[in-house]
Amino acid sequence: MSATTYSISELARELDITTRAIRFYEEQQMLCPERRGQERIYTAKDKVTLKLILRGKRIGFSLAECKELIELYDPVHGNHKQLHTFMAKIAERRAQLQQQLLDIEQMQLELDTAEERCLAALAETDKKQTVIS
Amino acid sequence: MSATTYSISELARELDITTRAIRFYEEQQMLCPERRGQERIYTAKDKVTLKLILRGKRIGFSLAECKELIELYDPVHGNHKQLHTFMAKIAERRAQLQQQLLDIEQMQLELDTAEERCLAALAETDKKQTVIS
DNA sequence: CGGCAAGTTTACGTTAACGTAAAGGTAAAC
DNA sequence: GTTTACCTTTACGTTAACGTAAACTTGCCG
Repeated sequence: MSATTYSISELARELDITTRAIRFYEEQQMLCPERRGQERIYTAKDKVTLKLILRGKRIGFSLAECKELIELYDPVHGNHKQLHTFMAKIAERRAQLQQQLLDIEQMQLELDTAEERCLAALAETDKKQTVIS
Repeated sequence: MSATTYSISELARELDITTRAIRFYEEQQMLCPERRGQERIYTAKDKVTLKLILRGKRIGFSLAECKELIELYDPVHGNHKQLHTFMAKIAERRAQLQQQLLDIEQMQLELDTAEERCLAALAETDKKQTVIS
């Protein structure tokens, strides 16, 4: 059962973030790696957590929001009321993601028209070039 | 041709942001409303720009990035090289949006499993409740 | 033994995106 | 004619998410 572990700089390299960031996430209680003396030892689970954080950030979640997501992912330990709170948060997140999907769709459409305008403008300058040459 | 215009607080109410934010966006050169004396007068185009900003923010773009998007949306005035730069930026954005779609998909899956775990835990506590009662 | 590479803590610095007064101008309403 | 409801500018304050520097320990290499 000797699981694979990572040092902080290994994780940093692999996930392309700084060690400072990793320590910061720990400071924010999003991680809690084991220690060998002073040294932090990270497990595969820690890596998953970090990936969750990074993915959350990519879609514009704050670290506080990412932390909530991590808590959702954690083994459920709460009572009845806690669970309902969690479910509500999940529903909230779902709605937010739906909105983001719509927003991204719209953005893509706008990029389409922006690109078209660019292409049209290029065609124009090309025409002039042809006439000149 | 008397177009509909808006005061700053009208826009603020309608878009659910503060007037401070709107002025800030202008300070960042993302807006440039006409004036009647000191007063800012906003047009429909300004409103579109603001909506673009808000949508950008919802999917986690920085204001700087939103500004770029607005410039993409602007009437193309640049030269050949400018246009290619724009096209490159558009491609970049597209890639970013694609990544976000993947991220959101993953998030949704994780919310699924999180919800399942919640439901399972609820079922457990319900069972205990039934036994007790 | 000297030195470097990688780890640690502590602490101040920085940028973005506004919030929050303060101090005042204008115009309609009472 | 003054209160009310807007609008304005100027400017300092705030939070998030790290960056960066200093000062120190630990283990291995030549």
